[in-house]
Amino acid sequence: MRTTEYLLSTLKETPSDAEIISHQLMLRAGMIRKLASGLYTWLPSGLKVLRKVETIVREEMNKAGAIEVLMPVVQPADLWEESGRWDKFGPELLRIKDRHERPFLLGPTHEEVITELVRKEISSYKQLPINLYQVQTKFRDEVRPRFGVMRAREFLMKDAYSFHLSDECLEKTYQKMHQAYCNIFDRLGLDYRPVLADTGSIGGSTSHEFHVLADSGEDAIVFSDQSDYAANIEKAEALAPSETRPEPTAELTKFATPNAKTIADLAEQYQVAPNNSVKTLIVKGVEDENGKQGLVALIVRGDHELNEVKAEKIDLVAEPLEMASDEDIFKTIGAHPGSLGPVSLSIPVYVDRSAAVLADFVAGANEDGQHYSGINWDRDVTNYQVVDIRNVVEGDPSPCGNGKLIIKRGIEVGHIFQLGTKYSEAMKAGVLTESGKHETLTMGCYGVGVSRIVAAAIEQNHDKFGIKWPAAIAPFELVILPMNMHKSHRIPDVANKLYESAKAAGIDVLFDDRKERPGVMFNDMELIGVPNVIVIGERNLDEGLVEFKNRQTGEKISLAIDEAIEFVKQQLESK
RNA sequence: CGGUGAUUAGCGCAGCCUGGUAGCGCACUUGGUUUGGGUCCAAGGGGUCGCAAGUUCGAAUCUUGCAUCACCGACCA
Repeated sequence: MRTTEYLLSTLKETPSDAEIISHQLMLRAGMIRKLASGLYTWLPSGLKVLRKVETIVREEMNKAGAIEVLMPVVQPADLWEESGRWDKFGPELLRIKDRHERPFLLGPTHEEVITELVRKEISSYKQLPINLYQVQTKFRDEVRPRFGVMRAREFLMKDAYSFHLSDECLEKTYQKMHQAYCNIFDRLGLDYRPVLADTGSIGGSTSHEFHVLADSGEDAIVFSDQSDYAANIEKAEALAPSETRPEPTAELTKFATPNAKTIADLAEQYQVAPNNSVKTLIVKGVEDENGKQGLVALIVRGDHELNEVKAEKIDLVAEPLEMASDEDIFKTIGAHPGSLGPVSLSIPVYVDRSAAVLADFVAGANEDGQHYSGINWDRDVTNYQVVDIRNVVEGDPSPCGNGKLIIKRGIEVGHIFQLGTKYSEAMKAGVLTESGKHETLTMGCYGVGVSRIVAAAIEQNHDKFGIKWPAAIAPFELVILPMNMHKSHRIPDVANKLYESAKAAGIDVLFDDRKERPGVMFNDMELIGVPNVIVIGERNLDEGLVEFKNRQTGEKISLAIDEAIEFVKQQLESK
């Protein structure tokens, strides 16, 4: 490809609304342009990268025995009513109506459609197991799209769904997919980790996420420093403290705290140690048989944070988790947030394991502007249950029993689930077994965020000049940079010759034939991140040489003109 | 969904307070200059000032409504 016949669209200035580095570089390198919030057009060089990622994903899926299909983006609502997700999904499900006023939706995922397909097409145990996948555009009406294609509303995803008669068979495919995902991220050249995960709104039992490690990641993932335990913080269990609760030594004492609304205020104004106080969070409870929604108190130590995913799993807590309004809290408890505590609460109380071993601690008195000190469980608070509802913090013991936890940030680029029969049961997908009995299928599902990988790869591979693409997904493998081509006859001759032989050698080559100053060309190519550069200048031509430069290492060497392309070819193949 | 802020040329911004010819830098076009790391000079094109209504002789500027976008928050006890 010649630059003069291509759409490069690089920008010198950084658009002001791009926050993270990958978003800035994707805009500056002319890979994407925003159409509306969370919606992006892929320009030629961005699309090339996207396609290369897609190709690797496809190859590894095929290699693992999955079969490609393509399902519609628009899906009829009745399928989602059948699975129960029409009501359960929140506003991020974009619902639309056709001209006949029939309800449809833009697919955020395709469990319903694939289950509908399989229940019609698969009727015998002989056809199982089967693993079907597609690479398709998804739409999720995100509350807050941000970070460019990292959290866009429309995005490209590879999703696979497998169907089985037994959990053992599902487990086998699950392991195969786990391996396929490792292969994908290895080939992409990314620093990633598979971690234990919560199954979230998709449902199911066993689940792993694949995270690309990056400080800008939106997820916290925890590792053991002594074993290979790794989990999303949502999932990581906070073990019960090993020490037993000390005996009470202090009297329950009320004290006035007119200006203390937070744990930080208490610490500052009254010298209360955060780890010897508790926070009382009030959330909405499930509806009782009369449809009345009560409140539930969740208590964590003052220096800890509530883990919403864990809290949501408590039977009496409404799903999705929602904090109670100040108004409702006051009506029920008689005090406002900032002065709440476990003493004499009339609603169900759940206490985190770490908060449950405190003695003589401080909390709100359920009376505005008042706190208690010297609170003790069982003596002052009797009706409560001890549960794990907090986020682990760095240094906590690892749930696996070995080592302490470290916390890093990650970008979720893959997620695999053992779904079980959640969808197949609701939608009646089954087959006849060898003995002629009808059996419900068990399912797995496996997703890769294709467009997000492009952004994640940049987060991990860039410098002050621009993107440093891993060779496997660079928009071009090689760029030929002739210096001041229009000033000489020799330079265009050599440049054209090298360009033609690179093409003939099957190299994905860009020929920068613009009449630009050398600085402009160098800067553009470094910004775009082409990994291999051949510079042709008068200086070297006298000796029959051209210069080769590696974008990753910055290393420069001189090559004989006739050997240059062969050398690049070897470089590419050695990776 | 709540708070804050923004919306003026393709991009980044000034002008608004105090109403009266719409500006700057980059990018783009043309000519010249320069030529191994974003040269320099000159000329030029490009705007319903987000939309709608109002006040006024006159609105980018004042008022009201709407829309879009962004940031922060949604873990606050």
